[in-house]
Amino acid sequence: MKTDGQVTRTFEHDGDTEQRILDAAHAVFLRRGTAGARMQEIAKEAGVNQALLHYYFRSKEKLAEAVFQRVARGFMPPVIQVLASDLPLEEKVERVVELEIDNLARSPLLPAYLISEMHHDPDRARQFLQAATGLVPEQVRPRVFDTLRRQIDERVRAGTMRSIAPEQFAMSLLSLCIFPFAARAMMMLLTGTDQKGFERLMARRRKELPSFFLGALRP
Amino acid sequence: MKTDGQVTRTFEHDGDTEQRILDAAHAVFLRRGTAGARMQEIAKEAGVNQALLHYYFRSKEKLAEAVFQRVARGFMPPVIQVLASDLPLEEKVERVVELEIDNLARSPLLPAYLISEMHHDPDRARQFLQAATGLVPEQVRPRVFDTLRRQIDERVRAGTMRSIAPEQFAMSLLSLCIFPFAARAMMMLLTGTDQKGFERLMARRRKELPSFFLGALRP
DNA sequence: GTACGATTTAACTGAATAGTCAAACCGTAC
DNA sequence: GTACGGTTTGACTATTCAGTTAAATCGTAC
Repeated sequence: MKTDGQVTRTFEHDGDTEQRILDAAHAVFLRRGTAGARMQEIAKEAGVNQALLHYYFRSKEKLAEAVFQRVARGFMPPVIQVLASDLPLEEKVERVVELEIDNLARSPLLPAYLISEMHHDPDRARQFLQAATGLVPEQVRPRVFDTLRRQIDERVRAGTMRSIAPEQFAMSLLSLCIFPFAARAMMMLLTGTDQKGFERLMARRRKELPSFFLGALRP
Repeated sequence: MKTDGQVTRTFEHDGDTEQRILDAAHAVFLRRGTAGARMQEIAKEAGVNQALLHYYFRSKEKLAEAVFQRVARGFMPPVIQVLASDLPLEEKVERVVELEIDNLARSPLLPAYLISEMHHDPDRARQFLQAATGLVPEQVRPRVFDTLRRQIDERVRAGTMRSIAPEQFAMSLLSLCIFPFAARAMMMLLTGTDQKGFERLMARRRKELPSFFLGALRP
């Protein structure tokens, strides 16, 4: 049987196999989706026998879950943390935009994968938030929205911001950052850009979005 | 062999079978994705033998394409038309928001399906635009962006709008409308709403988005 | 009512695919 | 070097699934 990390490291043949499998699975699941991915293809990409996949992760389902959790953990926590933090609103917006766009520029397939997964298996949404924050959704919600609401109310009372529900605030901010990557293929075709052109478009967006978004909230 | 619409209508047993199959396929492909859908399930949902699917649509791939085209045709044309029209900018924004949100409120699974499809088969993006508009992307692009650019420039010169690239304009507008539906599962969990609550959230959004978006463009 | 062609079905086929198993391998401990 | 336990493999199995086929059905025209 497989041993834990500590012991495994003792004999380590040529790099951690389990990790190589997970990396390969990550790549394949992201490009094909869970249903479209083949264990064969993952094995080939990892350079191992197909039976090894089952040795390390009992089933395709389990492997898919491991990949999903890993992806979720790498994606959400920073954003949630920033949103729930006590940073001034303006800085929050700026940080979220930069975090998201930098993150997604590095792995542009992520949003479509996540959207697709959570769409086909509604349970994944809960898994996602939980893996991402270590908290159940019921705990995440007040942390994010209560702070936001308080900050927005302050500004509104001071007359420096127009009123907006914190849910709409968060939804719009995330939409503006994530959607262009989720609908990447469409956007590239519509704007007539290639890989490089799309990256330029997103770099520009990273600069302009904060003032666009905050501009919308001026009274 | 199957006959064309004209002749088929002559004997029509209990409602057009081909249509029933297409409806069932539509439903199943949308909830499972193309790779996850099973011909068996579609047949069952249509209340017919599995062989009939192959009788009317040679293969799963052909059936998937038929569904995709049908979905695309019902989704994009109005939006593209509005964007490319000569309506004043403010009205364009309002119309796009209303069109999109009304449309998506009726079929909330659509965005995730389209994103997923175009993600896994890059060819679909081209098919999509083409089916949606009857034009190749090269023809759609100038129609949309040239008009937008002209309108934006006018406002900028008049000092009533801050400058923005038409690509970013369109991208942001679509993001704000579509993303909440694409990431619906996530949004519902994060905001702690059920089906009904989500609908209310979107109804509110429909009202607020135009002024939010236009507000962002004030100088 | 008989014949005909379009439609529909039950039963089948073959390929793809997730998952299993027993044997080979390999590094370490003795 | 021999034994041992974790690791890896090739060959296999069972199942799921798209697609086929031949026969049954059904409405229409004669």
